[in-house]
Amino acid sequence: MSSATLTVPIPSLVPVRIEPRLEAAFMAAIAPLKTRCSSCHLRELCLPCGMTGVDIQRLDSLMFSRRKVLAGQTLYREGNRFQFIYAVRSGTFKSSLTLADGREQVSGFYMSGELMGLDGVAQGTHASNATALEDTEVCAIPYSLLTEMTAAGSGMQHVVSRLMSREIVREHSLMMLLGSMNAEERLAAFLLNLSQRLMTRGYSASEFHLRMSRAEIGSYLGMKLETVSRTFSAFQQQRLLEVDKRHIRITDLEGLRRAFEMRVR
Amino acid sequence: MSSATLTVPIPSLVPVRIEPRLEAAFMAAIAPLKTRCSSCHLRELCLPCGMTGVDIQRLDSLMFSRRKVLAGQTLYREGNRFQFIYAVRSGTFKSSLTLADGREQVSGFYMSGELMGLDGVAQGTHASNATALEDTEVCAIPYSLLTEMTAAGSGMQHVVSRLMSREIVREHSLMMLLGSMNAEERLAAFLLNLSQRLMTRGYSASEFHLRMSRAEIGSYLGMKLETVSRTFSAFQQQRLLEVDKRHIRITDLEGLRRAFEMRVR
DNA sequence: CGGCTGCCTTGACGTGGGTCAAGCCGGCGC
DNA sequence: GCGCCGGCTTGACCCACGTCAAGGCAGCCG
Repeated sequence: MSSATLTVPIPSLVPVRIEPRLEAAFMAAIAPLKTRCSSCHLRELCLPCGMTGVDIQRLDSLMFSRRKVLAGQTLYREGNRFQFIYAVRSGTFKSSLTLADGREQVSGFYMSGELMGLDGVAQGTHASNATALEDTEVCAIPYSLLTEMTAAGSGMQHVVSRLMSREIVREHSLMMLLGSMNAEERLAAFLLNLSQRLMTRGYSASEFHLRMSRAEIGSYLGMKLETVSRTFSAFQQQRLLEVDKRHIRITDLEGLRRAFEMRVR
Repeated sequence: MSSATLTVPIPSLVPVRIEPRLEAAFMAAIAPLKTRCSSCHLRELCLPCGMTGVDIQRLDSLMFSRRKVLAGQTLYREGNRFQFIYAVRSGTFKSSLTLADGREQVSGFYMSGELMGLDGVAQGTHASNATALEDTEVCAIPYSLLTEMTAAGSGMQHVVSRLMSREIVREHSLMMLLGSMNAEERLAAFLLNLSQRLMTRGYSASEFHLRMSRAEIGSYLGMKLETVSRTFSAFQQQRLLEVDKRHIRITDLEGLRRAFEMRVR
């Protein structure tokens, strides 16, 4: 099988393990795709954010390899051996847990510059699934190298810790949302958060394309897809948004903020 | 304010702040209360869990100081400077976030051997409040010392990372609970989790005393206190529990598991 | 002792959002 | 072209849970 024609679905078919011989060919093939953090356009958002010159150089020397993941394919699954954390270079992922009956619970969305997979440190295996919502590219960062750098006495430790801690804080606020908000507040919070993250990435804060389905939004926000749809319609009637399927235009940002703060006052 | 009459229960009366001069006296007084991890009865549950001999010795050399926190008092609050993480020695804490309107959202309960405060690493300030639900005692672990040990090339890094990762996983599962379960499933999950944790601490898994109010349970589980109360009553009628205020006896563990798995099937 | 306060339980009632079902639209394969 | 399928919207119905209110019980204080 022509793992040379990487482009087509092959590399994405094998998010985690392929035969050693093929892997060697594969690694060779993507060698030119290795990436230097210091010249990456995401350096201000991603892992190197806030790092000093020395440490960045050290990061650079690691030359993380890139990997493409096509829409609908998974980067890792629950139970897979934890080796890498992944920085999103382009595209969008969802992370999810599988309930005992097979349904999925979406636990987060990740976009460029964001790091996925830190939940794997605890057990040595991934505790969630990461699925591409569109064609994507990631940097695979071997966790072992990070810990080595740490041991070597760099400022790395603090960076990784801060990232994990940030993830904890993020989940705190999501719990808050799930615990104490109604449908409109939840969706408003979701849209405002999305808008904010798009803006820091240089995209429009007021007009964007949702990469996820109503069902995925619903799962994430703890509501049914019909309710998500109805709430979009309600916002449109309140002239807060214009909605055309997955295309969103925020026409009244302040109003949306008020909708979010209804309960939070 | 008669902080001079610290009197007998000195350490416990002054959980957080006292005058500097008194503090000096206080520190002297509790010096003998400093703690060696290697001889602590919680060593299998707490920070040193899974650590090797060398690292434990290093931990020992740090001699974390203990602090008592009385029921209702706080160990830290949102915005406080982050210096320590805390290991619970005895008693129970809740952690909570304050919503914009002043209401509180409970985000977790912590018992002996569990670590609190890791959410402070991200910002350098605590992102939540920690409040004692009964008279408690904690070990205060200076985070800076941990990072120093890390830099010195011990296995410490991995331990702390694993702890943080575990916290992320814990919150994942709570989100799942909040996102997709009904009242009975939530309370069943809560009780089973509590029972499990009590058991690993050598207490009865089937009979225990709740340290938190109905309102706190409700806040944590995303339901109103009346619903918590009604659900307790329902469980009692289904002969799964005997409930007398905060005293709980699980009379049908399997039944409770089934209640939990209703939705999860 | 009586009254107050905090916590809990229980009932009556209303409603937000889940459930079920029908129908629309765009993309895709035949 | 047609039929099919997946994603989305909308309506009708209903139920789980929130809301409001009353009352009990234990602990505390004057």
